[in-house]
Amino acid sequence: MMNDSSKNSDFFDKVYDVALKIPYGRVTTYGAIANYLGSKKSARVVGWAMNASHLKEDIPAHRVVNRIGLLTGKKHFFGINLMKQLLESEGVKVENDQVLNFKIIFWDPFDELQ
DNA sequence: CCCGTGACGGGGG
DNA sequence: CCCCCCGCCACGG
Repeated sequence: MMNDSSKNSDFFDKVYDVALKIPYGRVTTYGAIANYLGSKKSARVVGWAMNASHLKEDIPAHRVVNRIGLLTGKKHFFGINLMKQLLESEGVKVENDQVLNFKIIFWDPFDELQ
């Protein structure tokens, strides 16, 4: 299972695996995913993985925001408003790029999964 | 191989 | 509260 052919793609797949578990109507952060995967300081790489997630399907990248609930990745969606649209379509209120009630709907894989 | 860049986050001033 | 710098790591030029 650990051939040298499996390198960073492993980490990317793990990121996608966690992202797929984010419940509908909830959000998590790049750092929280990185922390859950054992490398808290690799939050940027999680962002990189999200950037590449458009190649995959059904990866709810819109449910991943930054540590304070800001939609920092919205520019990478097709429409500048798509990320917000997707979130609001599942009941997540967004105002001025900020997820409202962020601490309430924040889903931390470190707590909820294990 | 070095360097700039980035969907991050924490710490310091 | 704001701004800046640093550590992290993958990638492209």
